[in-house]
This record gives sequence, structure tokens and C-alpha cells, in this order.
Amino acid sequence: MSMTKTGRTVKRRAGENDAAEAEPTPVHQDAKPPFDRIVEGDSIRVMASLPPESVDMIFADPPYNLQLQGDLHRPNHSKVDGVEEAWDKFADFASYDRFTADWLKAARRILKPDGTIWVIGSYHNIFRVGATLQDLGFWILNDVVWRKTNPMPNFRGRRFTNAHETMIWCAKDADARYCFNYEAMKSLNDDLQMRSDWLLPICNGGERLKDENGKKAHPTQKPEALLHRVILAATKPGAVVLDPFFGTGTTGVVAKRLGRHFIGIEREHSYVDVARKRLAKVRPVEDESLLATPSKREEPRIPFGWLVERGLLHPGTVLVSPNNQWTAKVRADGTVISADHRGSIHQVGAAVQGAPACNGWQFWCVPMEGKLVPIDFLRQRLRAELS
Amino acid sequence: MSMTKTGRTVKRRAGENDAAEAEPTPVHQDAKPPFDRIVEGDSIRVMASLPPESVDMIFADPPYNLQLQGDLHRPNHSKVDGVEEAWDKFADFASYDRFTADWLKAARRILKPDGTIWVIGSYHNIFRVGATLQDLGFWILNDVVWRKTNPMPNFRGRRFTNAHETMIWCAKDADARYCFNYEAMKSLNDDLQMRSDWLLPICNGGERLKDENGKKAHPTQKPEALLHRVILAATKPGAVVLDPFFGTGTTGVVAKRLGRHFIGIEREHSYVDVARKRLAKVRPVEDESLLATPSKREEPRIPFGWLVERGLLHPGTVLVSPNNQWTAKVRADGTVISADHRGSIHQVGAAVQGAPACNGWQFWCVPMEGKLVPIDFLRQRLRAELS
DNA sequence: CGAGACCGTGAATCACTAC
DNA sequence: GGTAGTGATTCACGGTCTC
Repeated sequence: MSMTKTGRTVKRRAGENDAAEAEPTPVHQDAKPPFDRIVEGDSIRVMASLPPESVDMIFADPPYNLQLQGDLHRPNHSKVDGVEEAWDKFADFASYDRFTADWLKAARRILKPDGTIWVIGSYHNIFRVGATLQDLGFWILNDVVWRKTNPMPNFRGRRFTNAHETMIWCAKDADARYCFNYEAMKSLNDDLQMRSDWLLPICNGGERLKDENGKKAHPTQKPEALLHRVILAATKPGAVVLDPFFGTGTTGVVAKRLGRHFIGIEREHSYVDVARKRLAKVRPVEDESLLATPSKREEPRIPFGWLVERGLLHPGTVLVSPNNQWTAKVRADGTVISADHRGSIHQVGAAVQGAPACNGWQFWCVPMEGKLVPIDFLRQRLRAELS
Repeated sequence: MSMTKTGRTVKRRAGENDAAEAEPTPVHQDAKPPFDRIVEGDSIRVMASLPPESVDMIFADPPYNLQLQGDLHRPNHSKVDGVEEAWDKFADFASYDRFTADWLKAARRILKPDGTIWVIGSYHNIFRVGATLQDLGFWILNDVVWRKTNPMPNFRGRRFTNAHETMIWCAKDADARYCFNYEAMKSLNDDLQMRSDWLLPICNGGERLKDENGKKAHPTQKPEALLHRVILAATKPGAVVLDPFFGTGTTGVVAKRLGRHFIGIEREHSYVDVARKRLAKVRPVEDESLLATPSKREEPRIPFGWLVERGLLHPGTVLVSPNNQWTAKVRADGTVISADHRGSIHQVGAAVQGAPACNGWQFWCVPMEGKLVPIDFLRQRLRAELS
């Protein structure tokens, strides 16, 4: 069957031939790969000029094809600074797919047989990227979700806050002997297996590169912590890491710091300029273990609504105050309603008492085995399950 | 160009026609949709038998075992030699894509213009599903990550623990007026916007259905909490929710409990059997008012002039901005006039501040009992009278 | 100097009705 | 169908300013 490991291998060869045929003018052919350098130029052409099977890992942050329609304003009327660069404009899905297949074929040709590729994207493009990766014979190892601690909110209240991006991690074929530093990932995660969802802040503050006017140097600069985990997970020291959409060079910075080689390809001269200066300041670390900052275990906050979702309480259940003086009914959305008030357990608790504030977790009770038990008991039970 | 909202609309019509043409033998044509029932049979055929534009939401958990799907939809393939095997492998992805496109087209035909569809999957199939959804003209609203609190560990230590699944939520086109119960989701999350990453345990314990031998009734039973959030987010009470791969009926159970109608389609008799028994035990929440969260957007519109007509404000009354900086006088026709501007409360509010827009209901105040109260308070009073 | 208020901002496919 | 008008809508941080 085509989903077998053998099947993948056959397909891969086909993909490589295609890429080779499409190769335009060679640039570095027969030359040594341009280690630890930025090559200014078109990704596909530059990759086509590199020796086949010469890089250990590829990290790619291609244009997302965002298709933003009009301006978006915050509630305070300020305008959201969206991605308006020409490099993110594609005529339609077909041309985006063609672009994706072209650069992925070129990437596949230069990837070592046991190398891996990471591609990051959002729902605008990631499904097309993933399907193309599979079509070209790449073997998906994981899809990894980057959960942002501080995403931009949804200002109009019409969707869920878009709080994550997706990375697809692939080996070249199903039976490739790719590199995964299991132990490093485990120790980075308090000695628990690293999961496929990573919680990391977006890049801002001092790390965010800005020009002399305070304008961001690149609209989509990735945080170094993200690349740290990627490179640490999937390469050994001394490996060659290539980034075909180098931007301001985050991949190169982290690779260099971690004792890996990098190759950066970037078309925009202004980005190349920023990346060169940035890289010049980076010094590789002597002792790698110093960088293994364990991730903090998150203690999940438990919204009251989760008790309803999870069936620990049902819509219509009556909550009672400790003295039996007040009652409130549970609603499906996790609010409660008393005779005169509707809102959160805290709001309604405060309102019925005429108090300025109230801890609804302690105030509201449910009868259990003949006694009134605060709903905090249920929260504790749920927290134990969720941790 | 084809990526515009208009483009989407055109594409949608095409998709519907395709589906209509592909329709096989009608089963329930011209009949009322089989509300609150399970239909035993093939998803695509059953959906083709339903009236067009008749369901409000579709939740689908399609099979992603490409090997099993392959032989269902593959065109005739009698012999394969070594070379053709590569084609065969490719044909497998292609046949899964064909299967996906077929059921999604059938789903699209029966979905109301303002309905939405949710599809859940893992990295094995979700990229192909997402690309097909886009190709058919569906407009992605969010990709939502279900983070599992208790995923299966990775035993061989060769990858990250696969700790999540992905749901894609789509409207029928870019300019559809889909349903999103923003306030309900916000309430459910302690009054913070609901994000695109959801933390929920997998289905086990008492909720997990097992046969008399303790064997799981279904390999991938979804937790009811997941469906609770999905259905509460994207439907109103009374809506029709269809699940074309019903399994043991989690979608139906939650829909019924939350006062929505369900239609379940399932091919395997054993699953239908389990689902029927399970559904018979479910009792809907009695009080419908516990199910829906009121939203400001849906409240009846009250023109400012009505306050003047009804005597809650009089011509000549002076409105004041919260900081006492600006004033405007009420006119008999429901416009207001400041030193330099005349127009609606919104227009004058914006003009005096030099802002691009202004919500006059919140901006303008009247003194009441020594304090400045926004005129929105008067609107609420009038609304109460009129309801 | 520290605490707290205030402001700016991030890969964003972000209304709806009435005329 | 196009245009104009109404009016609903934000979380986590980092940096700066104020007291």
C-alpha cells in the first residue's frame, strides 16, 4: 500500500528528480555549502545551487498567504499593524500550492537522507503545506503546536482568539533514521516526555528587532526560544541547519549559539542587513547544558464553566449558600442565575449578599451525602484530573 | 481576484452543483429531515438524500485510516508491478482526498448558508481535510487545538508525545453570517476570550462506553465536554446538528442535552445500537433560558430619538462627556448639537473628540443623583419597558 | 527607589442594518 | 446592490511615567 515506508521512498526519488530538472542557473554548484553565511537571493534558486543531501535540518517559515481584507481597528480605534508585505501576496490557492511544492522539492533535494524538516504556519497555509509535504513523500513525525502566552486578542468578538501556530516536523521518508534528542527534550520538561504542544511567549521586548524609528524590522520575527527547542530536539552539535526564509535570522542566531552551522537564504536586502549585524554579536556557548532551562509546569486555572462542560455540574443544578439563604441555578455557559442576578459565581454571590466581592468557589455549595459542600471541592477534583 | 470574499461565493455555488450532480439514489428526498434520529447507512448517500440547506451545524470525525478508505473509493486496480506501485501509493492519498471531497461536498449541500462545519483529525489526515475544505470554498474561521490532559505516552521515545488533535471550524463562505456565541464562550472561560487551544481530558472512566466484556465500544469515542463547547459555541437552541460519522453518538447526546436537534449517520450497526441506547437515557435541560447567553448584539435596536419621544430625555437637555469636557444639547428630532457639530449622538461624540468613531450611548452622560450616568442606562430602561 | 497607573502592540483571513 | 449609519469590541507584556 502507498502508506507503507517503501512507498514513501519511491515517491521521494521522483520529487528529487523534478527539483533537479527545474533547477535554473547554478550558483554554488560543486562548491562547499556556504556554512554560517547568509545568501541573498531567491530560496528555490539558491537551494538548487547547493549540493544534494548536504544539510541536516531545515527550518522554514514561509509566507502564510494571510489574505487580509481591509483594515482592522482595536476598540480604542488604533489600527492593527498587519502583514502587508508583497511577499505574502499570492493570486490564489493554486499559485500558493505551486510555490509550496517548488520550494519543498528544492529543500528535499538538499536534505540528507536522515535529515528532518520543520515548517511553521497558521491555518491560512498550514493545511496546504502539510498536504504537499505528504505528497512529496515526506513522513510526518509530529505536528507541534506553539501555544502563545500572549497572542493578539480577537477585537471584534467573532471568533476564538487565534492563540497558536502549527509546526510540522517531517523525516525524509518513513524509514529514515532521523535525529531526536529524547533525553534533552525530557529534561527540558521536568523529566516528563515533551509533548506536541509548546507554551512560549511571542517575540517582543528587547528581543524584538526595531529600526531607529522604533518600527519592527520584520513583521513576523520568531522567538529564539522556539528555535532553541526545535534545534535542540532534532540536531546534534556540528549539524548544518538551513533556513530558506531567513528573515532577520533567528534560526541562524540560535544555531550559532548552540554550536550548529547555519545557512540562511533571504531575498530582501533589508532583512539580510539586519540579520548580519545580529549574527555578528552572537557567541556560541561553551557549555550547552547551561542553556537547558527547564520549562515551568503550568498550573491550570479552572474556570467554573469547565465543571459544567465536564459534567461535574449540570445546567439547571441549584447552588445554595452555606446558610441556605440564597440559591442560584447553573447555566450551560458557566454563569449562574439567582432570582435577581445573572453572572459569574463570584458576581452573583456578591450581588445576593449586597457585598462588594465574593469568592464564589467558597460561597456556593451543593448537597453531597446530606451535607452542603462548597463547589471548590469539585474544582479540586477537576484540577487533580487536569494536572 | 479569486482570494476575495466574492470569489468564495462563486466557488461555493460550484461546489453545491457538483454535489447535486453526484447525488445517488434519494432516500429522504422532499421529506422532513430525520430530526433526533440515527440513520443507518453510508454518509454520502444519506446526506445526498437530505434537503439542501437544511442543517445548522455539522460536526464530523471522519475516519483517517487511509488504508481502509483506499479500497472503498479506488478506481479499478487489478495488477500492479514495481513501477506502478509508486502510482498506487500516490493513488492512496488521492483516494483519501477523493473520499474527503465527496463527503464534504455532500455536507456542503445540506448546510444552511449561515451554517458552520467542524472537522476533527490528527496529523495523519487533517492537512488533507483542511486543504479540501478550502478548495471547496469553505472559509476557515479557526483551527482549534484539543490539548489532551492524559494522552498516550510515546513508548519508543522517538517523537514528541502526540498530545493533541486539531479541529477545523469553517463557515460556508467568507461573508457568511455564521453563529458564534462569543459571550457564552467568554463566560465559560472566566470572562476571558476563549482561545483556540482547549485543554480537555480524553474520554475514559464512566463516560467511556464498553461492552459486557469490558471492551471499548468504539476506538475513538470523543469526550462529551468537547462537544459541549463546540455546540455551545456555534449553535443556538433549536438548531439542527448533523454528524455524518456518528459512532456511539456523542454529538447527539450533547446536542439533545443542550436543546438542539441532532441527525446522526452511521454505517456500523453495532455503533448505531450503542448510540440508540445511550441517547434514550439523555434528558434535555428543561429550562431553555439556561442554555442561551444573551448578547448585546442581539438586543432590539433602540433609536436615540425614542428616548426623546418617550420623555426619558427632553429637547434642550444637556448631555455631558464622562470627563465633563464636552457638552451637547438634545434636539426634538433625536439629534444633538454641540458648539461646533450637529448630528447623531455617535457623530457628535466622534466629532468633538476628533475620533474616527464613537459609541454615543457610552460616551454621553446625564447627571443622576449627583453622578454622571451614560445614556445607555436610559436605553436599558426603555428596552425593559418595551419587552 | 518602588509601586502602580498608563500606554503601546503582536502572522488577524475580526458587523450588520436600513435605505 | 451599493452606501451610509449605528454601535460592539481586547489580553498579556514591556516600557514609561507619576506619585
